[in-house]
Amino acid sequence: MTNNNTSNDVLLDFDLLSRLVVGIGEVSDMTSIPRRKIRYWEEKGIIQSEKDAEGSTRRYNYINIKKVLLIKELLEDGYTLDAAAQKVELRMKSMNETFRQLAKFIDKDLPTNDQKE
DNA sequence: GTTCTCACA
DNA sequence: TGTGAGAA
Repeated sequence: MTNNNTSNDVLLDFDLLSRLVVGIGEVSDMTSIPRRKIRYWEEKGIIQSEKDAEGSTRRYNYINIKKVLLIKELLEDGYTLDAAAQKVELRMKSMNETFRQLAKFIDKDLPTNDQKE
């Protein structure tokens, strides 16, 4: 039971998750949440999606997939939809702030700066 | 398969 | 807070 997750999972996540953009069917199947309900949450502004190239169908990135999962778990814990949405928003906010400060930190300390566009 | 809207509980 | 149904 020892946790030997180190950098492997992170490396996997970066590449995989950035390409993980799926349709509502996949999200619905993965999360066992009805498509109708996912659209309903989006209508309430709790999650957001981009349209595909044709502009007809919804596409969800991993951030919003995580949001869906989080909302689902919070609802199962008895939260109202609004309360769950607030909790998710707070989590996203604090995570963004934390990572932004971490990025600032390593930016300052990284000596190699030979990258060009 | 997806979209939307209107109605209904 | 969702669902059903019909139409595109």
